[in-house]
Amino acid sequence: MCLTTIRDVANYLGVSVSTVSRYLNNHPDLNEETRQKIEKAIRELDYVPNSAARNVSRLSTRTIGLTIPDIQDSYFSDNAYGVERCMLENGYTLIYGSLNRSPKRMLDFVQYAREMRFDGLIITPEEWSEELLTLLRRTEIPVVALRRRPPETSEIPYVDADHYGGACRMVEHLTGLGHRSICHILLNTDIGRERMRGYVDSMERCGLEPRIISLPEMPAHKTMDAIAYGREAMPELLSRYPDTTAVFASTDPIGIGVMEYARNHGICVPDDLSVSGSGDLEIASLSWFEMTTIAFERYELGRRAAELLLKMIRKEDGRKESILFDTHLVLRKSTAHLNDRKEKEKLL
Amino acid sequence: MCLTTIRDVANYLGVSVSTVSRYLNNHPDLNEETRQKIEKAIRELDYVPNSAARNVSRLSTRTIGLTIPDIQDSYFSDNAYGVERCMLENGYTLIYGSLNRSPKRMLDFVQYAREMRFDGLIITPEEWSEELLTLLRRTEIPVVALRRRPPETSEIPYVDADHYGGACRMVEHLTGLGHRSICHILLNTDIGRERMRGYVDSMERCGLEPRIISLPEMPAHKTMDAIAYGREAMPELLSRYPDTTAVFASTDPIGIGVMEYARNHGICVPDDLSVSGSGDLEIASLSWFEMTTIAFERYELGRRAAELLLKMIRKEDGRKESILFDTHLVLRKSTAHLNDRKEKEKLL
DNA sequence: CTGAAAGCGCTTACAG
DNA sequence: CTGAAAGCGCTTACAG
Repeated sequence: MCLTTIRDVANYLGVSVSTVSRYLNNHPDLNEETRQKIEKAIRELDYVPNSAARNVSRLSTRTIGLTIPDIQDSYFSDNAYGVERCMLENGYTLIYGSLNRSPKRMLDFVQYAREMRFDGLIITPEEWSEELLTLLRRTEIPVVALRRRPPETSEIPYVDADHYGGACRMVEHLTGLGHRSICHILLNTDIGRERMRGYVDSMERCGLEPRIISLPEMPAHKTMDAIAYGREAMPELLSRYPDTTAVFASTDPIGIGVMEYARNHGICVPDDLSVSGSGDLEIASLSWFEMTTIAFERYELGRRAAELLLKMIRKEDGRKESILFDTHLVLRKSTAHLNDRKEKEKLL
Repeated sequence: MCLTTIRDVANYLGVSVSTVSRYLNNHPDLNEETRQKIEKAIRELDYVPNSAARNVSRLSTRTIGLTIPDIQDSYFSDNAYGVERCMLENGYTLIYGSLNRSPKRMLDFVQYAREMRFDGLIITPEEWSEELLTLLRRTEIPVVALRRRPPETSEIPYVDADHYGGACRMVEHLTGLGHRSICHILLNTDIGRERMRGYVDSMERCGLEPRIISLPEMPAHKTMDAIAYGREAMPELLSRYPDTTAVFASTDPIGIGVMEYARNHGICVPDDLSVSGSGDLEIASLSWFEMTTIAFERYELGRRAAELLLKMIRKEDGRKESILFDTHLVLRKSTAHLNDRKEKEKLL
């Protein structure tokens, strides 16, 4: 396993190691003829530069790390793709760290990034523990949070969608359709609570009573869990608020769970019940669901996070401001005007 | 950005660099008292060992690379998780390379792995181009193919599911239900063709005529594309083989596309038409689909690939044999006995 | 445009 | 159990 080194290439050609190194680094001071000789020799000897060795000598590794909340969850993939494209375009290598929702893994990855001397880090911690914040504070590597919002004291900038505003939009949409008994199924995470805030504020602004259902014991991260969560939330929802005419679910899969319950119980969507979600997952667009939802540019979100990080690495202007992405409503068939039948029933 | 080095730690304590290095490498020859002093100093100085520097001095990086066919595709995630768990347990770091179905990216990642001096590589190339094969032949790093089968001449071992056998099982299942007009929708990839072989052989064994539909122009990798592929295949399928009573789709999403077509055209599944897929994706289990499909242990598949690679790295016994995973049938509601009504129609 | 030399931060025999 | 020294494969001023 003793590979060809830069010295072998130099000896082979009778030039100095420095000269070959110049070739490797695209140094302008290099005779065209020499360049070609070296190129040929490298091909002939099948020389592969040793990255580790380069990195000890250089200041930068031109590598950045990106954590993935859960590799089993496709939701994050568009974000990741945006980051990846931007990093590639700028000559950086992207290293993924799979978290699988484990806080310990997050800590490990940050430590790994420090040992590897990554140039930057884009992270998606499930929670902002004291331990993580301390570690991050000690970390000399620029850090950006993606789709997670750090405590304000941390000085870590973030890039996220405006979930609050999105939820407001959804409530406006539903009230615009005439609904007044609108129930929200909460996902108890930072993002979920942000949506809930938007829902509550918006409802109150309309003079409506917020109605929130939550099953704190049930997992709702993975798609199938979330669908089950939505399905299981329905009995409680209907018993506590039997006059509900619209359900705004915190995520699309939860909304699909609601639809599943409806289907199993002869409740017609959207005639009897309007159902909406948030996130605009592919699955929500299937013709079986046609779910109205809240969307934002996931790819762009990732790209902006990457751009922000690059700015920080290059130390361009001091201000590292967080970015909040605007959301928009995706209108589909799962929400509809409060129909007269329902209206009359309520009056009885 | 001048970080603490091993020398700083040594100077701080008045010991030699070698001693600190021994601590870092858990060397047995180290006074317990010294060990504790060093531990304390490292914490106080917040010393983070430089991986790149360690790797130049050592022979091994204890890092292995795993390619991901498409980060937007959740299908592969269970495999990846199996690999990850095994590598973690064995003290290896796993680096993901996202391919996004690009052959160029595959080439780049292998080159990257060589430059980084990874200890091993698990790859999932979309195609085995001459260029890739040549590169791989030159690569000194042990390589295992996961869910892809290299040409036999390449000597690269692989770990894959027995798609051929799985397809046979499915045909047996359908014929067992009385179906004789069974159509297959082909996905034109290595895996898809393997399934088709099983279908064809199995049909012929039963004295039945194989009926294959394929839309070579249409993409069918990503979930939504595959669903559209299945949907679009139906008109041709029904016009060429109007007496079809069962459709065996190459993948679950294609099967869902078939179901979508059926739903839009008043064809009742499974009463009028049995539909089955392959892969056992989560989505196939939703109560809207309840699709009969072929499954295999995806997590285990990844784990076994990792174990095989580890063996190769450790040079345990010479033989590096490929592994073919057994599949099993997942019976759900989308396939049913050929009913009498259909039978009678056929006789007319 | 090119080379000799020092240095990057670590590990690893070799002495003691 | 510990230290001094050589070496890992590269880069980067410094000369010329």
